[in-house]
Amino acid sequence: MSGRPKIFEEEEVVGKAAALFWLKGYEASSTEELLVAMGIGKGSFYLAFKGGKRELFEKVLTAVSKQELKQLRDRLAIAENQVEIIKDLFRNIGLASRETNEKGCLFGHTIADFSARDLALTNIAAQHLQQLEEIFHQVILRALEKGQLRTSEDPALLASHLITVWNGLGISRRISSQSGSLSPLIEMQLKVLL
Amino acid sequence: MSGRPKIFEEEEVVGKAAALFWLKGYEASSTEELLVAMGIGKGSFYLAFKGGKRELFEKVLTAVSKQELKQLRDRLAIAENQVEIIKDLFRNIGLASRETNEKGCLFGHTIADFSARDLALTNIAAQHLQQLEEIFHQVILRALEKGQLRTSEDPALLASHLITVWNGLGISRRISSQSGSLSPLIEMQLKVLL
DNA sequence: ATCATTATGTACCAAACGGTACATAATAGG
DNA sequence: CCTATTATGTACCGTTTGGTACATAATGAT
Repeated sequence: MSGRPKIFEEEEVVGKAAALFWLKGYEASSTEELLVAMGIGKGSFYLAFKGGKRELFEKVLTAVSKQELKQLRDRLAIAENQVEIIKDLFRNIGLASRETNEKGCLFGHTIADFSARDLALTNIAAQHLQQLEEIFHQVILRALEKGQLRTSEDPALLASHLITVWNGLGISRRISSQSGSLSPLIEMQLKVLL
Repeated sequence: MSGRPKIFEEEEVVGKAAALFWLKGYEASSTEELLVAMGIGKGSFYLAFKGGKRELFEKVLTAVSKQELKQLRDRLAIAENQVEIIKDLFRNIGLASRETNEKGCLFGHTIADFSARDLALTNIAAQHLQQLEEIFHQVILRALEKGQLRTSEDPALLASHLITVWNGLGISRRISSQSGSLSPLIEMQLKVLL
C-alpha cells in the first residue's frame, strides 16, 4: 500500500511558497527559489504538483483565500460589533510593519498580473475579492438592522466601495514610506461606515 | 555627420511598446513581441535602447506619465469647473470600453510588479501617482476657495483618498464584466467631492 | 527476505529568454 | 566617387527557465 513516507505536508509547503509568491510575484519567483523556500527537491515537487509552478500558485491562491476568509468569518462570528471588525481590518493596514505592507494584496496583485493572460487564476483572485465584498455587504446589512449604522447609501455599493478602497490601499501600502503613515487616510475612509 | 537615416521615431515606438506593456505587463511582454509591436529589428532596437527591455520600459513609464499628466493639466487649464474635470476622469473609467478597462492602471500595475525588486521603476510609478495626487490636491484647494466645494475634510487627505480609489478602480475595472457596470459605484464614490 | 509501492535527489534537457557581433545598407560631406 | 558615419537585419550565444528521466531509498505487506 504505502511506500516511502513523505517528508513534508502539502499544506505546509504551500504556505511557504505563498510567502515567496506574495513578496515577489509569480514570474519573479523562480521554481528553484520556490523549492528552496519550500524545503523540498524537484523530485518530490513535481510528483506532488504535476502541474508544476502554475498548479502550485493556484493552490497558494485558494489556500490563502480560504485561510483569510475563515479568519475574518471567525472573528465576525464572536464579535459584538461586526462593523468594528471590518474597520479593524482596514486599520491594520495602517498599523502593519513595513515588510507586511510591502507584500500588498496577493489577490489584487494577481489580477493585475494575470487578467490579460490567465482567466482561471484571475477568476480565483476575483472570487476571493467578491467573497470579501459579500462579507462586507452582509455585515453592513445586519448593522443597519440593528441600528448600529446610519448611512443612507446602498449597502451593496458601500461594500463595493470598501473593496475598491481595500485594493487601492493594497497599492498605497507598497510605497508608503513608514508604518503608520496611512492611518489618518484610513480613518477618514472609514467614515463611510457611520 | 549623419549616416543611414532612422526608419522610426523614438516617441512613436515607445508609444507602441507602451500599449503592449500596458496590456500584458513587463515579464509577459517578450522582447521579440515588443520588437514586432514596435515594428523595428533587434539591431535598431539595441542601438537606440542600450539598456534593452528595461530601459524601454522606463521610457514607456515616463512617456505615459508625462502625456497623461499634460493631458489632464491642459483640460484643467481651460475648465470653468475644475472639480468636474476630476470627476469626469473617474467617470470615464466607468464608461470606458472593455479593452481599455482590461488595461487597468499602468502605474498601479508597475508598483505591484516591481516594488519588491526594482526601486527605480517603482519610484517612477509612485511619482506619477504623487503628481496626480498633487493635482487633485490643488484642484480641491482652489475649489474650496471659490466656494465650489463644501467638504470639511482635509484637502490633502481627500486627495490621497481619491488616489486610493483610483488605484482600486484600476483593479476593479480589470475584472468588471461589462462596460458601464462600475458607474453607479463611481458616482457614489464621487460624493466625497460635494 | 523480497517485493510492490511510493518518495526522494540528481543528472539532464529542450526551449525561450535577453542580448551581442558583425556584415551590410543608406545617407552627407568632401 | 570615395569615405566616414550611422542604421539595419541576421546569425549567433550564454543563461536561465520550467520540466523530465531515472536510479535509489524507505516504507508496508506477504
